[in-house]
Amino acid sequence: MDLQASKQQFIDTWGALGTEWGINKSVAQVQALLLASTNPLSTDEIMDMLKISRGNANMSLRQLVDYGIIYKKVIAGDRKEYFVAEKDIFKWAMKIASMRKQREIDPVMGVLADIRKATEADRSDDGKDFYEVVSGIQSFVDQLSKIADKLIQSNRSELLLKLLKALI
Amino acid sequence: MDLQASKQQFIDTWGALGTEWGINKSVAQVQALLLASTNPLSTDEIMDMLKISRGNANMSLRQLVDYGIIYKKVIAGDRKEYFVAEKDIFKWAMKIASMRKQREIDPVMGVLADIRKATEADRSDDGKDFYEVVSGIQSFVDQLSKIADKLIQSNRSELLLKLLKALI
DNA sequence: TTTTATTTTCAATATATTTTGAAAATACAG
DNA sequence: CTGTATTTTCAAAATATATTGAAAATAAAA
Repeated sequence: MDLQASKQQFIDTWGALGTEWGINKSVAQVQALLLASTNPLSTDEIMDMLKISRGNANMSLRQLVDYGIIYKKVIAGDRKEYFVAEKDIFKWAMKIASMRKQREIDPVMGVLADIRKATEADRSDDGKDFYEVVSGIQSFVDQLSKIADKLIQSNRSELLLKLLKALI
Repeated sequence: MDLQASKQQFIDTWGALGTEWGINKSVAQVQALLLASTNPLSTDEIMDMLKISRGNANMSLRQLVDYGIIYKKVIAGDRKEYFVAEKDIFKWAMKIASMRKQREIDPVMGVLADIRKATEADRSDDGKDFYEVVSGIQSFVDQLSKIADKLIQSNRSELLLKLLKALI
C-alpha cells in the first residue's frame, strides 16, 4: 500500500464513520482529505480529489469552517481560497464535541427540565416512575456535561491521562 | 401539560435526538415509550401508541433486545410477548456505548493501525506528516477507549463523580 | 393433527438526505 | 466602470434509509 492508497483508505474510512454518527459523508471526507494533506488545498483540488461537485465541496467546506476545525488560508498572488485542517486532534475533537452538545444535547436537556417540572406534582405511580426516569437521565447527562466542559476549556490532552489514572 | 403529553414529548424528543446520532427514529421512540411506561407493553400496544407498523415494531424491539437495553417479559396466561426497558441509565448508556465502540470505532482503529504500519517507512515530508496525524488519532482514541472500558466494566455511576472531582 | 394466535421476513413503497450543476451573486483586476 | 475569476445558492435529481403490510414461518391451543 503506497502513501496515496493509504490516504484514500483513510478518507473512505473516515467518511463511513461520519455517516454512522450523523455527520455527512462529504463533510467527513473533506476533513480527512485536509488532515491527510501537508499543503493547503483549493476548492477545485478538493472537488477533483474526492470527485464531488462544486456545490457539495463549497457546502462541506463552509460547515467545517463554521465548526472551527478547518481554516481558510490565503496564498499570495492567488485569487482562489485555500483550506488547511486543524491537525491537533484534541483541539478539533473538543470543538466537534462542544458544538454537538450545544446544538443537540442542550435543547434536549431543556425539554427534560420542562418535563420534570410538569411531572413533579403528579402523585400517581406512573407519574412518580416517569419522574424518576427523567431525573436519572438529567443527572447522568449533567455529570457527563460537566466533565466535557472541563475538558473542552482545558485544551490539554494530558487531562485524558489524568482521568485514566483517576479510574484505577 | 398532563402526564400523557409529557410522555409524548419525551418520546418525540428522544426520537429526534436518536436520528441526529445515527439511531433509527422508531428504535429510539420504542425505547423512550418503554422507559416512560411502568408496566410491560406488547408489540400491539407499542404499534398503537407509536403509530408504527408491525414490521417496524418487531425490528425495533429486536434491535433493542440485542443491545441489551430492553428485556422480554412473560406474562402468565398471555400468549403475547411483553417488553420492559432497563431503567438504570448508567447500565443502558454503557451498553449502547460499548456496542457502538465495538461495531463502529474498533474496526476504524484496525484500519488506522494498518495505515500507520504502511506509512511508517515513508520518509517523504508528506508521509511523515500523515503518519503523525494517524498516530495522533490513534493515541487519542486509545486513551478515550481505556477510560470508556473502565467505566463500562465498573458499572457504577458514582465513578462519574469521581472523574469529575479528579478534574478540579 | 388441525386450527388459531403470534412473530418474523422482506419486497415494495415512502420518506429523508445528499448531491449535482447551472444560474446568480460576489470579488477582484485591469 | 467592464470583464473575468471565484464563490454561493438552491431547485431538481439521485441516492440512501426507513417503513409498511401481507405472506410465510413459528408456536401454542384445541
